[in-house]
Amino acid sequence: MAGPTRDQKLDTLLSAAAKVFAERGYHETSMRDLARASGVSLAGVYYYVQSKEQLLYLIQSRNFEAVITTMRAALDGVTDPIERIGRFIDNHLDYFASHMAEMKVLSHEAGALQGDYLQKVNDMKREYTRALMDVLADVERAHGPAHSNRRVAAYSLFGMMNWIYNWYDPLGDIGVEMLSQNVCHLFLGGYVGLPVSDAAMPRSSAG
Amino acid sequence: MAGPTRDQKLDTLLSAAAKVFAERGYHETSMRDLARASGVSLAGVYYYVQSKEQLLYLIQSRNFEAVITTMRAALDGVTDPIERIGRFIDNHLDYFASHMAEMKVLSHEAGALQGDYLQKVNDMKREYTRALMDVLADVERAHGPAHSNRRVAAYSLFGMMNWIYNWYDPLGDIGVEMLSQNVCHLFLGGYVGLPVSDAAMPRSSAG
DNA sequence: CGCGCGTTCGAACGATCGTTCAAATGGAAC
DNA sequence: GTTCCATTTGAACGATCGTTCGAACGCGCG
Repeated sequence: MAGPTRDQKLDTLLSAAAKVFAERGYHETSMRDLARASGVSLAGVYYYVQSKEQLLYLIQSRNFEAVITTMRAALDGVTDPIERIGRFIDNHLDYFASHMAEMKVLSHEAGALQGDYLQKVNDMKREYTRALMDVLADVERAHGPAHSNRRVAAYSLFGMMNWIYNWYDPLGDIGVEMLSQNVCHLFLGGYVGLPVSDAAMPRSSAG
Repeated sequence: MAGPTRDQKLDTLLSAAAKVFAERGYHETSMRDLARASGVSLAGVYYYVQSKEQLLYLIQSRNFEAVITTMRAALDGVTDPIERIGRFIDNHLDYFASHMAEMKVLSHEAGALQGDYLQKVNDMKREYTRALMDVLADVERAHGPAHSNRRVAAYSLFGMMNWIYNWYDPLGDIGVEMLSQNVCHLFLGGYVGLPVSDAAMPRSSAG
């Protein structure tokens, strides 16, 4: 019968805020909007949070932390580089699809933080990017030089995965499993899956 | 000796506004910021533009129009589906890299417009997406069923290409040609370029 | 010079923003 | 019943927002 604890109420606030931020955007959303969405008064919000920016920071850092943690667990013990990539993609899309609002806020409001908040989130970003780059290096060690610059490949994969908040509906006719499978195949084997002759590439045919 | 015409001054204003919007974000930027950046008074901005939202709309629609126009020209007369894809990617990244600020505003501030402005930009988005989907259909007709759902593939490609405003520096050590080549190879042939056994995919190995 | 007109400006409008604070509330402990 | 403390609130603060408007400017033309 015990009422919700303080941390639980903060979580509720963060969850409601993530939804509103995802819909309206961080800067378009007022603290009064958040108060209305979470069912407390305007001043009540400030009992749980020091500022609007800290609220955004908590949404971003907590979810990023969770993504990194589950990613490390998903890769733990897996030695095959190709499967490690698959696990990385799978973990990212799984978490994204089941936390759409929070992950849209993390992806789309990256530039809204400043100072220490920004630096801490950027540190996580560096750590996460480094993890992917390391896996890509493993792949190249096992399968020889890749078809693409490693940095371009890494950021292209992040682009594929993070862009989904612009179009993907977890409740639509494309399940998360299918989405993850498709992105894995796309990144690893490409769309056509056949060796692409350099002569067909526009840059070389135009030069 | 003739001074700049009215349209030229509007272009200058739009260009300055795109830079500020790209750096600070649309909603964080005030009309006073734009006035300062374009060297006119606050009221002077309203002589060329009816509202802040129309200013954003003009940036988005003009550049989207340009991308679509150059895309149609780049694909004109090219019959090989693979090369059509290459041209599509090449055109997109070329324009993106040479209009970074404007294209970041187009990609990142998609949800900032409302009403008629939003609808018109969404119409262009539908047209552009349709063009890519048609090319993908051609590819599948020529090379058989693809490795990935067509819609997932299309939006993944858009994700790869539009995400670059988060990391790519046109003046860095990765040239636009290399970027375009890499994205082409990634999308068409994948990162490793080898046939990926389904057993290595996490979804099927975990089930 | 003076008239007209496209252009620019300073000043102000009401609205809304993030944040603060003293006061009110409510239930557990004595 | 009274004290205590965590929680919640209404009201207000100064700042900044997008937008408007009448006046001033600059310059070619009579």
